[in-house]
Amino acid sequence: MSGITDIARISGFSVGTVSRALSGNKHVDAKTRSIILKCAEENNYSPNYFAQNLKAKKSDTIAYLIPDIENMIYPPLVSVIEKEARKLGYSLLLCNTFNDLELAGKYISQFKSRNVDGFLISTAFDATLNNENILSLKKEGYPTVCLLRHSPDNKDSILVDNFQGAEMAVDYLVSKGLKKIAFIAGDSNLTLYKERFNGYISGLEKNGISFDEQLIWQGIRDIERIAFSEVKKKLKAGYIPDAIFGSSDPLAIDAMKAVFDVGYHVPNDISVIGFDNLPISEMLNPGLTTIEQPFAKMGREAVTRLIRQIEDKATIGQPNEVFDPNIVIRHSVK
Amino acid sequence: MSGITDIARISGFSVGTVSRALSGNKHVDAKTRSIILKCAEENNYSPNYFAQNLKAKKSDTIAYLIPDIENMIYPPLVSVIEKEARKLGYSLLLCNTFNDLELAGKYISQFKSRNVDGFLISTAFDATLNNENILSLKKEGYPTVCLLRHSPDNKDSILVDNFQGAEMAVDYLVSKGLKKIAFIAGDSNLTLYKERFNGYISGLEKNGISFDEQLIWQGIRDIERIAFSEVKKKLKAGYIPDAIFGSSDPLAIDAMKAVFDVGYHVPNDISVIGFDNLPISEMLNPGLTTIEQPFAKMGREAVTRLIRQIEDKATIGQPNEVFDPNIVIRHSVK
DNA sequence: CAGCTTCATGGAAACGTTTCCATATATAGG
DNA sequence: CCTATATATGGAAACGTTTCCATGAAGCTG
Repeated sequence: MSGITDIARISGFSVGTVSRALSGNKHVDAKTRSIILKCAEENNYSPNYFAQNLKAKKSDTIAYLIPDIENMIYPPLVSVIEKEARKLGYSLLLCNTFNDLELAGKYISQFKSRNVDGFLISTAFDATLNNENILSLKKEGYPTVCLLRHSPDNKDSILVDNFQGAEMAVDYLVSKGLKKIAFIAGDSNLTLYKERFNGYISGLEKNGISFDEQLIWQGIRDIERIAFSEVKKKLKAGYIPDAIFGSSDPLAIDAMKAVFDVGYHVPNDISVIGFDNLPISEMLNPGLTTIEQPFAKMGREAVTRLIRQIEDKATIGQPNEVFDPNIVIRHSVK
Repeated sequence: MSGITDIARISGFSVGTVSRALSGNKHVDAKTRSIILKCAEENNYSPNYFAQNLKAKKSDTIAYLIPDIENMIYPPLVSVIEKEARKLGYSLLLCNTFNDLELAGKYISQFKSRNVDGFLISTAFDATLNNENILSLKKEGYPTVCLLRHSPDNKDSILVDNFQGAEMAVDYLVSKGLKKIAFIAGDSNLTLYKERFNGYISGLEKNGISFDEQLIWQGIRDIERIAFSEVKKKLKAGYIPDAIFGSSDPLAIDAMKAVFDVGYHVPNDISVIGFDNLPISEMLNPGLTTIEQPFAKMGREAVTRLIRQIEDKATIGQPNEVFDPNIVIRHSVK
């Protein structure tokens, strides 16, 4: 593994010329170039990324902040994002914040030191939360796009229409004759869960069903599997709905398990519907009927947009982009 | 965001002194230090990671190569590894090779340019596969540890006892009176799957059950969900075993789904057992009985060992460490 | 063929740190 | 109080690139 000075010494040309030859600069004789390239090849030349970056102040790297890679939503997202970023010439620095705002802040300043070119954020960056470190990112004009989560300034976010999706779920349930619909709420600090909740309420109203507070169950998943024990508790306490609407697939999966555990059957006794359409949801038994988020499209759009911001700062601050959800029907609803 | 020269200018001290104050070097007056620290604080000092690294030739970063983050085995591993690495002062650079050896090679040389201090490998680095780029890593004496996968030189790997685990699964099935045991094989290029297969065979022999080639089903999962269609096909063709042993949890999950899909019941008609104990396996219905790999312990050990290698090159080349599996019994076996 | 332009090359500055060396000042020992 | 030692600080080199500037050679134009 040799550096540019080694190649210069071995080939007999100056460092400057070697650098030009290697970088494809046109002011170098074809013959010289081929000698240098051959020499670099033979001596296993490997450019020092840090020296390059020190000059260029650009790392060709973007960071993706997620709360928890063990949350099943993220792996498919990480996967498309990495693929797309690489296609566009960028590497991906992934980081798990474990839902810890302080840790996220640390990561962010570390990444700034590392000249990360832009941030993709699916964590704790929501109008309702405030993290100095994260907010400063936008203030400083750093290229930043939020994915799934809402940006405080309501710009540069890639979202699904959570409201519409939740309404669709309720509509579908009602169309199957299911009227007593329990709702498993996610973290109410997050706009996306609020929107799903509002969509649920609106769906109920639209269909002339009166809202019953007893049917709103808590299900923040990251802090233990609350949905699982919560649903069991409610069922055992005699609240038996026609259907359960989990405001995310993981929540719905937990609910389904709970329903079976207390001895009811899905969908014969209780139907279950989710929101996300994760890869695993198809492999469950019964397959989970759910509202699909177009993860692949959203992920690709997010990195495309971030990189556009990086390469043209003027594009920072454009309106959110909201994708349409759609329902995928399997067998968890009667 | 200011650099060290800004702090020097503002505080009135020289760059050298500022650097010493910031790095905790003792040859600096307490008063001077406090002035400088305060100044750095106020001016939002952020060290340039590239300049630091250019000098130090150390990045405090390790890379973790995995085949596919969407494979449900990896998220829990990535999670512990990142946590442990951070605890020890290192950041994690994650990369998905998408089972592409060439891509893995590209990543590796990119990471070398970036002075990554060591490599943690769970991908295509197996005695039976040969990738120039990956093999050269070991030849060059780069700190490297393999996790789950076998290193070609049979050193520096963190493994479970796959053979013993598979035997345990067969023993357990037989103890429940199940004798006609189908085996869903994983990628036979990988030593770990060969070992599990051998354990299955040995378990059969030990229990006096004759081996039936018709009961070996193919299940490489990464290339589409082969296990799912394969199991359906076999079942429909009339091969009805007492039990199916998926040589990984994802394979077992696919098998379970297939069993239900063709109209049989797990475990009443056909029992299913897996190998891994993924977080999702517990949430299935029925809960999957499976052989547990101690992922958390293994992940921690892998990074501990890698970092030991980085900090003391003499520790490179120590024998593999093999962890004991254990069975976790849920409800997918009669 | 003189005067331009174009092109190939070498040399050196610059990027932001850390660290070594030299110097200046303070402290201690006799 | 003088010398020897310890401590604090500034200045400069070094890390491996890229890029700018200067120089010289070669090719073109009239």
